[in-house]
Amino acid sequence: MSQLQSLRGMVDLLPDHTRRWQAVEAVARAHFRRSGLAEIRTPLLEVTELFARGIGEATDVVGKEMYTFADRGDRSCTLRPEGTASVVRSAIQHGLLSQGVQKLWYAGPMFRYERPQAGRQRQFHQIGVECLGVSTARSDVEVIALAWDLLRDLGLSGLELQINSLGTLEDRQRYRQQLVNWLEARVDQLDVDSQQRLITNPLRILDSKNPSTQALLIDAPTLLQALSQESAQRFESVQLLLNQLEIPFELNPRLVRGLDYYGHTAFEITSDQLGAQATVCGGGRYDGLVQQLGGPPTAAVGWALGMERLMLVLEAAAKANPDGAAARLTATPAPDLYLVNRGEQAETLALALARQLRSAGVSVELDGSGAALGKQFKRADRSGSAWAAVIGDEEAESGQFRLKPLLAEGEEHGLALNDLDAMVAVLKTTT
RNA sequence: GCGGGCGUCGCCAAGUGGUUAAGGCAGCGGCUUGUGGUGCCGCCAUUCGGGGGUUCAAAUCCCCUCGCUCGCCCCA
Repeated sequence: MSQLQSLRGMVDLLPDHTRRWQAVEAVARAHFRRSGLAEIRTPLLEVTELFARGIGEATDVVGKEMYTFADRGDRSCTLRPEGTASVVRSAIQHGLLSQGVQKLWYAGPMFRYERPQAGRQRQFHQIGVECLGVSTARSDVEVIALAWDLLRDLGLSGLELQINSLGTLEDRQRYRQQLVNWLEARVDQLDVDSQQRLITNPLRILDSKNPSTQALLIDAPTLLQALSQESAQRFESVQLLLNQLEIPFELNPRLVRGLDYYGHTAFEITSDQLGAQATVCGGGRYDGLVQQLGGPPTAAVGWALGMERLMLVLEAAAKANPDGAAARLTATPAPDLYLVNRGEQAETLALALARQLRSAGVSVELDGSGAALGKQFKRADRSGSAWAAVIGDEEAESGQFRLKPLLAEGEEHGLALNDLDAMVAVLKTTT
């Protein structure tokens, strides 16, 4: 390819898409505002050590998926592969944690060097929530409910909430040993990948997609059985609360998340519309992370949702239900008024009028072509605008013009060019 | 990183070795110098992702390369 093009896995968002993104982001922001969350914006570039220490040296994300390079000062820098580590770093650095509970949200691009596939890109976008300084089961559920309600408001269907408890570090270590013992007696029945993981990260064998491995695991000891009394009780509370809030969920004892910092509640929201990369939103509790990054002991929960995947689900929902909320969000808006104009004096007049109307809150498409009026009207029609008006030599001469309805038969409104209030009244009441 | 499929105009798409590479949508111009939606007419790929090779002859066959796509790995 000799033509310049975007890097592999780096995707342009064209106007057709940015409209939908903005609509979705607006819904998300409204939810965050009502839930008392504040936005935080952190740099895209961080020192590599942040992610190595935060996410876990042994994870795939850190081990083989990071965009890491040395800057001119020979510091090792990394394009953030996820948001949580940065948010925590920022909260520690600026002393936010000594100012009480921090309820934060963020949105922006993340970078992971992976082979692109459906719902997976090298630069992708997440909207995330981090709630720092609270440890109750209730806060887990509040955070999960926020994600659930947000997705529901977008008119999405076919979503499933899966939850699990990863317990405490001690719980996991104890269980890890049980699982390894059990699996080692059956190594020959494991697939090659899982045999490898038996050494590197045994818990990850649990969510292997290999059917025979899954069949084998049916009789394996589960993480839930290995939970301490307190951990088990805590998880009971989470489930009880979800039931009380009537948020449907699926208990998935195999749900293990790939980032080291999770403990206790872990959850994912998956869609049946996405193929292999089914997770739209994932998160959980990460009580140890703040301390691990040099901050005070601080409990925390959060989640991140993938915008690209969300948009795929939204588009599917819009297609399946043309009258639903999802379809409304994906619709392209038409201008309130399409202004046809021609003639030197008239074009200036039209420009001025468009400006006045826009200031008054009316959306105006001003035809800038200077083409024949018939031509301009064709474009007016295609714009989907409910109204059109012509400003030409006659109108410039008389100071009068007419608003013409385009979508349905109706009467034209003759108005004075300087009667802005009357124009706004017509345009706003009927659109 | 590994395995499968694919790559013809902005989008969809016919063509699978032989004169000028269909068609549709969109776009632009006209029929119609001041009034749209329908209709009709015209324009819109010297070139088939890129490079090399085979052949008298390639979009069509071969090799390399880039990209997309599906799955694995992993995750949003």
